[in-house]
Amino acid sequence: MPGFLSFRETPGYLRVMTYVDHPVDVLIVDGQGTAHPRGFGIACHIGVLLNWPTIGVGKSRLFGRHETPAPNAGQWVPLWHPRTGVVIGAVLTTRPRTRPVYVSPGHRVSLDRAVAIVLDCCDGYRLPEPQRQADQWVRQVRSRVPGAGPLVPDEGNRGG
DNA sequence: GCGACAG
DNA sequence: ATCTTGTCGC
Repeated sequence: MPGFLSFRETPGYLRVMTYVDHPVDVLIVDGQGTAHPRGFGIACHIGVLLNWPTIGVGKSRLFGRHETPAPNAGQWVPLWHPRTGVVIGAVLTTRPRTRPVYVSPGHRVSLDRAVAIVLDCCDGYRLPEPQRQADQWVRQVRSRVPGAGPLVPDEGNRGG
């Protein structure tokens, strides 16, 4: 259900975090933060539950209106709430001539700092390195596990 | 009623 | 999210 992604994927994130045994400054979450119909996407959800700084980086748009950002790395335009006009995130070009990513505060991080951090984490690719490697790793593992797919509570993990 | 819809 | 052929630009 659009807008309720966090209820499906947050359990997985929390479980993975129990295995992390090194310092974490801030978490980059694959999805929206405040750029959400109710102002509370999965990045906010996880940040509050862990009481830890989080940034939401969506690979596509869920909510909000915006102009097209210049196709140069580092350029961004505000993502506005369609009715109130409040800025809820940033549409950021992280790699030249590549579609932008949707950055928004998750928890305890301002939008400006979120954009700066995401840019600092980008190393020539569209996604910030932590997210890029996680995406790549998961994709590869899934391709080697029969029947693996996204986590769906109702149907169990099915080996995924 | 129609279009939109994170992963 | 996943899959697949073809194409574009660096």
